[in-house]
Amino acid sequence: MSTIRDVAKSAGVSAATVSRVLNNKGYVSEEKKEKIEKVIHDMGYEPNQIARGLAKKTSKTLALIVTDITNPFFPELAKGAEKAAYLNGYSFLLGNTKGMDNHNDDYVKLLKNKYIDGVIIASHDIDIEILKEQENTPMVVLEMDNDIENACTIKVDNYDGAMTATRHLVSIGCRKIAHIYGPQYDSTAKERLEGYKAVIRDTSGLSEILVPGDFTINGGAETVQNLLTQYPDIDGIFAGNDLMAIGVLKKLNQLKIKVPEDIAVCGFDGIFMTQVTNPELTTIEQPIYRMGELAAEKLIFRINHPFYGKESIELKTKLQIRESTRKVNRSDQKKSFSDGD
Amino acid sequence: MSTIRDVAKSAGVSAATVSRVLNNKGYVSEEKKEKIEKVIHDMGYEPNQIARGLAKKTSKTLALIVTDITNPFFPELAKGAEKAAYLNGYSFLLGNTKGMDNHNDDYVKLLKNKYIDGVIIASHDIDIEILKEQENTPMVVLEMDNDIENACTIKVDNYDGAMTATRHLVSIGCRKIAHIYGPQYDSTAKERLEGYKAVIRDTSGLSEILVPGDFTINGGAETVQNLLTQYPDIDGIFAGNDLMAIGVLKKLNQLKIKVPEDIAVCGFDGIFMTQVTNPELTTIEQPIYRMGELAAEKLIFRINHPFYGKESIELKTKLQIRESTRKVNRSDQKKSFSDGD
DNA sequence: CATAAAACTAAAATCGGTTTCACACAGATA
DNA sequence: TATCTGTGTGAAACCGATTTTAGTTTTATG
Repeated sequence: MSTIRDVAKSAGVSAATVSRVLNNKGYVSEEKKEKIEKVIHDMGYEPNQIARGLAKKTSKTLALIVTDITNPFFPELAKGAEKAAYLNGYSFLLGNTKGMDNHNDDYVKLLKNKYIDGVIIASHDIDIEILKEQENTPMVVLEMDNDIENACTIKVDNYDGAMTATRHLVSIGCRKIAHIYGPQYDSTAKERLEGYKAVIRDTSGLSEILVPGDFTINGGAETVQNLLTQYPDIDGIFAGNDLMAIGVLKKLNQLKIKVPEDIAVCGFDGIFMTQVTNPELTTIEQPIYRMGELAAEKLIFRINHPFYGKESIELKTKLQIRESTRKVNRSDQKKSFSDGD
Repeated sequence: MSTIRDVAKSAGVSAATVSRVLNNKGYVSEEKKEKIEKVIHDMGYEPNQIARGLAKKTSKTLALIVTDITNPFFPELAKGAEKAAYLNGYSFLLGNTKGMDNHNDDYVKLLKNKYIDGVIIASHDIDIEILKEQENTPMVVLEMDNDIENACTIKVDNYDGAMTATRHLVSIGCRKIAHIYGPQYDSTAKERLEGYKAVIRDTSGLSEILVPGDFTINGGAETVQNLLTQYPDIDGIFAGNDLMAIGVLKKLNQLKIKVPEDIAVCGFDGIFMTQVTNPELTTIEQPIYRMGELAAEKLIFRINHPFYGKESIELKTKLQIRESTRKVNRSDQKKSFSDGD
């Protein structure tokens, strides 16, 4: 591998001049510039990024910290972010926090020791206080409420999405709609719960039916039994995320309860798996890929504009109607409700 | 951030001595060692990995190159690799080749420019010739035949797995078993095809029914129509991978053909989604997570033992029997076959 | 006891870039 | 003509570690 000094020697100039050409910065005569570029091309020289990093305190690398890349939400996010990173000349570091016990903050240390230029956080496992200390590390936080200064937050309008989901269930004739809400330390779960509550409150004849869930497939499946025992006449389930909705679907299937005929099911997230279930799952789609892409783009912007300040971006969700909420005659309800929406 | 010279000054020694302590290498008196360690601890000093990298030509980073992290096979692989990397003090770079046009080799350039210590290749999009040129980059190649010197190859016994799958279909009474084979530039697809052929050949009363597929869900779905037109009496489908099997399942479902009653379906890979379909999908499970983990471990071993030479690891698959191949009375077959598996 | 070997240490060189600084020279301005 | 400004350049310092070199002090050996 040739170095900048090799190039300099071969072009009959100093390393400083080559560096100026490389970075397109400072005065260089057109004549020397051309000569140097030719030599660079001929030698196939490429600057060593580590040396450059040491000098500039930069690594042209950004990191994405997720809970668990095997959670189907994250690969799409990661892909969007990786692609945007790559297109802007950045490498893409991935970290999973799940199952790392208390070592998660090691990821944060990396930021300093390896001059990682910025980080996208999509995990609740990273201590928010430690995050706050990283004042001058550009940061983008996904799907989380936070009060971190100098960070960009990207999320969807979960409240609105949840209202849309609930209204949709109402619109296909459901009148006993349960919501399986996610862990309440997660602000998205909270917002979705609030959205559900709002619609129930504002629609006559409905009342809240709530069970807690843990955002996993098994968790979703487990709530079903409870739910049916307490409320045998429910006709719709709005799960706080797709994974739970998938669990619900599986369980209902095992119990020979027909979806959507007996109970309609709606999820939230728009993960790819919702197209694979039988019946296919209606869901509130988040622009996951776009969120990843946007996160990387915003992060890079912040890297180039330090101390840009706080920013919050809220994207729209989209109701994706599929088989699991197909409109069917709901004979029981017909008697007691006359509401035609 | 404090530097090694800060530590040195504070401990009343030279930077060289601190470095010796840091790397546990060379002579250092017990007395000074303790003093230095105390200072390091008190100052919260951590060595700058970029500076270290420049000096040692190392980055304590390894890369995983996959086709597409949103392909459900890869997240589990990535997680296994990331975890093993992390536990050994390595950071984990991810690259997707799909949709990168001809820029894939840029990933390879990174290896040099950023002193990436080693790379795990799980993509056919990287030019094998370029890979071969990277003679002194430790490499682990997954799921691919290759003749790269000084690389470790990890794969499962696809031939055996395919035989197991085919035999399993035979054992539940299938007698017209089709195989949807994957793209033949992919050696795993080839081996699976061979395994299928071997069983067909060795079992009396069976004959080959083959259709090409592209390893995607849609691709799998599309072959079904063809298959049924040409061979309306098939009673079993062995798809070359799970994604195609899922597509097949969807299509059969749309056509109101019952699985497993009318046609049994078996996949290959063991991706998580196979547990979510309805019916759940029988598959040949690969130890995906373990493969990722092993890949990282082997890679790190190679980083520490340069020029270790070629190595091939073949792991076993496991038949995971699920609903899609439940044994049922196959009335048609009963007449024409008396074979009890 | 002389001397070789081992233990220990610091100064300086190095890794491969960037950046500062000093300086030279041209043309513009007064 | 003297001075200022803008252009162009290279030597040297720097980023923060490791490693080599050379030298000193101990310890072991014959």
